[in-house]
Formats: sequence, C-alpha cells, structure tokens
Amino acid sequence: MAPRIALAPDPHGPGGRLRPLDDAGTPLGPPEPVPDLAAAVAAREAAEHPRWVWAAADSGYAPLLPRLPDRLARCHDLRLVEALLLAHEGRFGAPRSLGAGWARLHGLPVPADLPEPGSAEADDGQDTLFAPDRLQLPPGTDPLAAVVAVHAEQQRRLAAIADPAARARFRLLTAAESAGALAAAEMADDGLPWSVDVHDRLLTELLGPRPTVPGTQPRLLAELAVELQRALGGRPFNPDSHSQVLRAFADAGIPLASTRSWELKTIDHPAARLLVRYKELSRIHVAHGWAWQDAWARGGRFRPEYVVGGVVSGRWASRGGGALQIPRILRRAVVADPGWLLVVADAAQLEPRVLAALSQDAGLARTAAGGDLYEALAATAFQGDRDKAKLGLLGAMYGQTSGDIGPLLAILRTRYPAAMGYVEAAARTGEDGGVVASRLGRPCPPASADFLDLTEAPETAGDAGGRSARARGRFTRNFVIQASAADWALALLAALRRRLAELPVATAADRPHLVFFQHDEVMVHTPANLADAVAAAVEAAADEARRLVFGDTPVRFPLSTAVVECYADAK
DNA sequence: TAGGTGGGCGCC
DNA sequence: AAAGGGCGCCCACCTA
Repeated sequence: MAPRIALAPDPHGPGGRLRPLDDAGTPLGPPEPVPDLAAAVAAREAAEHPRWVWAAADSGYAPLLPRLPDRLARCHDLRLVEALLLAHEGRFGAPRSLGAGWARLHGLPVPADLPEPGSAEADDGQDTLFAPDRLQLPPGTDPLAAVVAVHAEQQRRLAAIADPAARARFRLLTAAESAGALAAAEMADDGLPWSVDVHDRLLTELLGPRPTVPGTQPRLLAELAVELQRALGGRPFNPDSHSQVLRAFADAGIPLASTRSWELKTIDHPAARLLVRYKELSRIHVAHGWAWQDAWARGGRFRPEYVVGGVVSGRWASRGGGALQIPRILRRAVVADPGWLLVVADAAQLEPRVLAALSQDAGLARTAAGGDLYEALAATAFQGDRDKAKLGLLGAMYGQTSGDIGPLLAILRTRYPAAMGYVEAAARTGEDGGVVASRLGRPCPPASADFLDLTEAPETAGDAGGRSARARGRFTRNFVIQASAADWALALLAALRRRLAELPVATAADRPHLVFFQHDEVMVHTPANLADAVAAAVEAAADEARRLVFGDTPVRFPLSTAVVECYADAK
C-alpha cells in the first residue's frame, strides 16, 4: 500500500500544507507547511510515490503540472469518490464538494455544488471569483483539516461495504476514477497533436477558402445553397431552417416528414442529395471549422477539457471543443510531432464482450474468446450472416423492438439464454423502478420524473406509465453494459498510465504520454523508438483491466492497435 | 435581448 | 403495431 499524503494549497501564493495519513485516514503527524507546494510534491513523489489525497484533481493538479518533473502516480479525488459513495448509498446526485462532505460530517447545512465552469449557470456572478477551488467550505474552515476528515470518513464508508468482493471492486473503481482524473488533467495539459495546416487544407478542399469576413459562409457552401434553391424552383430559403426546407420541398411536390438525412437519402431527387451534402459540409464548418480551430487548436495542439464521470455510466464527457465527437474526416489533422508516432488502440466489439463476461454465458463467451465476435456469432447462430448477428446483438443490448429484429432476438434467446437473461433481468429491474449497477459497482440514477415523457399525445395514465417504464427498462438494460464497459476502459487507462510511467526514458520530455481517450479507444503520443514498447504496454494494460474487472473469465478483450504518424491511418 | 427547447447530427 | 442506449454542439424558433 502506498502511503497517503493529504495536501491543500494555500489560498494565495505558491505554498501549501501536507499531512501524511495511514490507510484509514488517521494523521501520522502534524500538518507540514511548505513554502513551495509543487517542489514539495515533486520531492515526496520521487521519494515515496504516495497516494495524494486532495479535494479534486481537476482544480488541484493542473496548476502543479507545469512545475512537476514527473507525473504523479496516484491520487484519491475526494469529489469523485464522494459522488460514487453517495450514489452507492442511494443518495445519487447529492452535493459532492469537499464542503458538502464536511457539512454532512458536522451536521451543518449542505451547500449545493457550484455549477460546472462553462455551463449556462456558471456566469451568474462572483461566486467563482471567491471560490476558484469550488470547495464550498464554510468561511474560516481549514481546508487541510477538511481534506483529512472527509477522506477518513470516505475510507470508513468504503470499509463498511459488507461483501468483500464487492468492496474490493468498488475500491478499484474509486482508484481508477481518481487515476482517470490525473490522466484527464494531463491530457488537457499536453493536448492532442493537431496540424493546423492539414486542417486548413481539408477545410479549403471541402468548403472553399477561409472567408475573409468572419461569419460569412465559405464559397462552396454558399454555392451549394444556391444550387439547392434552384433544384427546388429557385425561390430563396434558408437551408438551415427546418420549416423553410420542409416548405420548399413541399412546394416542389416532395412531401417530407422531417429533414433528417436518413429520410432524405431515401428520396430520389437532386435536391435531396444536395441538401444531404449541404448538411454534411455545414456541420463541419460550424462545429469543426476555422472558428473551432481558433478557439481550440491553436499552436499545434487541440486542448479539450475532459469531464471525468461526466456521463452517468462512467464514461467521460467533454466541455467545449467537442473532443469526443471529432468527425472521422478530420482525423487527418491529428499528426504526430516529427520523430514521434501515435499508438492508437481501440477495443474491438467491447460491449458484447462485456455482456459475455458479465453474464458468464458459456456460449457467448466462446464467441468472445478472440477474433471477430460477430463473425463467430454468425457462424454459430445466423448461418454466417454477420450483419444479422450484429444487428441482433446490438438490439438486445439497446432494447430495440422495432424493425425485423424479433426473429433475431428469438434466436439469441435460444442460443444464449444466460446472456439474454442478464439484459432482460436488468430491463425488468428498471421497469419496476429499481436501480442497477456496473460490474465495479457504479450505480445508475434512480427512477425519477425524468423518465416520464409528458410531451406525448394525450393518452391514459396507464399508457404513459407503461411507456415510461419501458424507457427506463431500456436505460437500465443498456446501463449494465455501457457502465461495465466504462469500468473496463477506466481500468485500462489507469493501468496504461502506470505502465507508460515505468518505461525507461532519458528525460521526462521523451516520455510517451496519453493524448486521447474516447470510451473504448486510447491514443499515446510517443517517440518513434518507443512505439513498440507502448503498443505492448497497451496490450498488457488491456489484459490487466480484464483481470481486475472481470476476474477469471474466458472472454478476451482484443485491441486493434495501430502505430501511425496520422490518426486517419489507424484502421 | 436572453434563455429555453427541439431538430438534427457528430462520436461511442 | 412498435418507441434503440449514452453524450455535446449548433441552429432556428419561441417565449418572456
């Protein structure tokens, strides 16, 4: 067990205080004031690799990063762990700041969490000005004392989980979530290598030259709009307005139910094809065009802000820049530095494999023992029709009932009763208003009014209740899989981060580092001579994650790994 | 004018 | 008969 050290920065200036703790969180000595927190942290990190206990890595780590010679190995993020514990204790969504934990400990009124920076409510005044750390502590409270006390309380609550196996898994989850917070801060600091030149060329090819007047449409987009108007009779209309588009098509004798691309693609008319193209290009322009480049990708690095645990399933969210929605076509712009390479690894067919491991379905586990899972599934149960196999299994995991999927589900139910029973049990729990959890114990939110869809056409209360219950069932059905996949991915990320830190390098500047993480995919930017070692580290981390999360399972989680100069060349 | 909502689509 | 899970972002549009 690594030693633990609580830390709190001074509110002003570079100093702070440290306090060593035992595993239960009991202080092993008095607080130690240090004049230079970054220097003190660096020294203690080198000497003893402690687990740093702090209020929140997102605010605590970023200011230290530029001054640390090496990355921190591990931490305990009180805010993230508090959120996990509260959910586990049936108090999903309760305030999770250090101040909230402190208040609950002392029977004080619990302060609401501050709105996330960048959110709509965040610009409401000066609160954040006086609480940049978002701790929400009562005035006069000693932050280090609060860190020590709330940590001890969290350790007590973790130890109170009765089932030893469940306790071990949940502790793993808190450690992985905390490690993720370190990785997220580091990735924001390093940035994703982004070639502004390549991006410019791509945009110019697709849209025409960058408009000299900001806010005007690039030439090719404007021409496309005119062509579209001409194809519908020549009257001008705004292609971005759904109602105007619907009217223009109707006037030309083409009734549309919506302007969705998939509907347009079924219509054999030049205007439909032009509109689809316009939408594709327009989206790139508005969401990932020159304005985006100016805001997010200056200086050869795209620096998104990741929100660890930002999705209820444990997936990460991002804030600004759309880091997790980079269009495939723009991957051409992600280019390694000269002499460096990108190691891109994504888990192949992660979610069905997770289902196989969760349900311990022997048959499905055999199809997930390696190679192409859908191919194996098709050979076993669908006369070699891979598309059907994939459609059926995805439908089972998402709760799909429409289309021609019924017969496929019936086959799966016969062939893989344990796996289908698993998702159907999760769905029933949800329909009955219950709560499910991931493999490591991350609970889903409780049933609430959110799931009552009151916008539907008038109907009896019973119908609304049934609709809402089924929606809840689809959610819990998918949650067990999506959230357990997130458990695995988080464990992989933590293991990989540790393994990268163990690679021998001459200087810290030569160390391979994570630059991207997207649900089931990781990317490492590495000096070319270490690329093979990095690829091996990713493989090892994936296998470590499998063992940690699922224990003894025949299911394998193969990675598709590519070593490339450019992201677009991976797979 | 600002904020909220819904359509639509990018990613997994 | 049928209503496929999770997000972020931008637009038009409506309302206060």
